[in-house]
Amino acid sequence: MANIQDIAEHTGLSTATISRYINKRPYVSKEAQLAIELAMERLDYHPNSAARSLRSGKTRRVAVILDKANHPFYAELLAGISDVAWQHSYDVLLQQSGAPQWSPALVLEQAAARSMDGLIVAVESAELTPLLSLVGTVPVVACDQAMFEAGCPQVYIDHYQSTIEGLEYLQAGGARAIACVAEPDGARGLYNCASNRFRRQAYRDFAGRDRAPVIHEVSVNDDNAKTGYELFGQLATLDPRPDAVFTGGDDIAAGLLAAAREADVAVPGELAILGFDDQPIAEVLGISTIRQPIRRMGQRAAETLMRLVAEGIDAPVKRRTRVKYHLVPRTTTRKVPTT
Amino acid sequence: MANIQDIAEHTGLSTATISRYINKRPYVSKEAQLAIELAMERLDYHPNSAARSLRSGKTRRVAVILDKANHPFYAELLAGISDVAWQHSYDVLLQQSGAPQWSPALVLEQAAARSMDGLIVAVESAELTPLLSLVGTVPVVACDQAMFEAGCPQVYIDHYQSTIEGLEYLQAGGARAIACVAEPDGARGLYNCASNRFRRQAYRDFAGRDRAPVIHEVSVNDDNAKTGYELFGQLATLDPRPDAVFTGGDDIAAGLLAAAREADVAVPGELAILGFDDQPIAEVLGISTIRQPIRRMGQRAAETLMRLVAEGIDAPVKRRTRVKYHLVPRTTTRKVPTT
DNA sequence: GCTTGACCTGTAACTGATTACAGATCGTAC
DNA sequence: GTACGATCTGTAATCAGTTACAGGTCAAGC
Repeated sequence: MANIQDIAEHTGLSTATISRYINKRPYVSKEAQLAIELAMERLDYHPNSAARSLRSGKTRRVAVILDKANHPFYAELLAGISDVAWQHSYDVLLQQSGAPQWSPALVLEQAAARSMDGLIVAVESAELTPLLSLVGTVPVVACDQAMFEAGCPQVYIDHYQSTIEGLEYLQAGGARAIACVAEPDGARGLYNCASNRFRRQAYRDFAGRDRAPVIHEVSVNDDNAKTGYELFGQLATLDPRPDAVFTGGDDIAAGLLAAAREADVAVPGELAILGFDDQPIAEVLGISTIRQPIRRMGQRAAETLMRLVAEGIDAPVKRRTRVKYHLVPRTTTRKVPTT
Repeated sequence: MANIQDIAEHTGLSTATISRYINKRPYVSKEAQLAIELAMERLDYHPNSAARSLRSGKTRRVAVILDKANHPFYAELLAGISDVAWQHSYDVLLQQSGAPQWSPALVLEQAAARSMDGLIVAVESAELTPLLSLVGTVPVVACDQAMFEAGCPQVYIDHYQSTIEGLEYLQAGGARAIACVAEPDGARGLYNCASNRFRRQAYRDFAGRDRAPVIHEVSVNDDNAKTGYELFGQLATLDPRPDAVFTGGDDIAAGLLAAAREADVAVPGELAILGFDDQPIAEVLGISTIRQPIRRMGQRAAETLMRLVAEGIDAPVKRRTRVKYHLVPRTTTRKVPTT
């Protein structure tokens, strides 16, 4: 592997001049430029990235921590983040907090070791409290109300309001008992699982309203179509039996819908189903849902992070970027009489 | 930021001893160990990763290039790769070749700059020829028949055989005209889009058989549920009208199924649908499909790469890891009379 | 008493790039 | 003629680790 020294020798110039050329700094003569260009070509020279980051203290790398890359929500978010990072010539380091032995300590270690210039956190199901110590030290941006109280810039939709709106919509459609999907209580930390927490709060506040439908909170362990399919069985055990489900995810909605069809339960007649996210599957199956611009959320988060990285951790970036959601009525919910 | 020098001073030892301790090398006395441990704690010391990789030439990082992180196949593959990389304390650098301005030159640059120790390529829709120069220089593992002719270790299922088997199965179920989804011809390179190429070959060879059903090759631009939904319209334009579809993907199958239902076309009676991958949605919707152990493919690829990285590029690893696929009959294909 | 080897530690060179500083040249202005 | 600034280049320190090598201590073995 050729290094800058080799280029210096080959051209008869010094490493300083080569470096100036590489970094597009002024004061390199035309002849020098040509000679360097030629030598770089000939020796197939490429500046060593470790050496550069050692000297400069910058890595041109950002880490993304998400629950699991194979969940459509996170996959889409990741795609958005990657879009923007790419535009800024930054690399994306991926970590799955859902991995068996993942621990926040790893991230702290990496941050301290300067393996990355910044961090995007989009985690729902892991203990993140240790990461709070990073906020204020390293550029951190959180997605989707993870670490919501931490004070780092946040890109999210309002899960409380969107849930309330979804429930109101189901009620307006005539629902008398709504099953609301939540994640099980567990040994969870203070700052994680925020969207679940906000939703739960919404369930309860909504249940406390005058003439509110019955609200059942139903726990599920995972978040995919199979979960939804299995959820259908649980519904029968609830009293009064739900005539609507707030699934919190399109995959669950899709599974539930399939199970309902198999069981000859009319949707939305006997059972209204409301998804969340508006993934392609929702459109195709005609699932009513609440649309979240996930990819854009990822992009926004990355844009914010890029600013923090470029302008310093105290750059005046938007602390809270609330992204809009939209209720998308389709065929799995009952028509709401227009007033 | 504390550095190794600070620890040396704080403990009265030399940097060499500190380094030995950090790297768990022998010949560090108990007292020294305790002192170092204490000092590291007190000064919140973490070895700088750039300096380490500069000196050692290793980055503990591998790059993954895939079309788009938000496609279920790639997302799952990525999750599998990430699993294994994590176990080996390696980081995963993500690149989406589907990004607007992505180019293989970027990868070459990174490889030359030693930003990573190795590379996993899982790309269907981008020109990869330039990457061939890496094979033999940097550890490279390819997934799913990308760069199939390149000679780097490969983890894949046999798309030719699986396609043939799928078509035979549809034929056995009575299909007389099969629509086969393919990607459009375009300005594509020699080594990419391999699975599509193998499938195409299978379509043609199958069509050439005695008493074969009519085979229509249908081009689609994308690979999601919506694509499948729209595909349904195309079917009517084909003559003879297909009574079976080899979709090549569960998402497409799901969309197609939804469209067929809406149009009151009986599945599988009037139209048999065969998916590919066996994603959760396929199980839930009862879509017959060909199962691919995607996550395991990712894991295998990463394991192979880890060996190449650890043992050197000429390590005797399996060149071709063919992973098994399984036809999973469900409700969208016609029963095959057992002989 | 001497050799041997295990154990422990430090010195200093080295990885590859960046950059502050200084020195050189040249043209222009006064 | 000289003062000035712009342009170009090189020297050497620096970033934060790793490691070859040498040197020291100490106990065991002969």
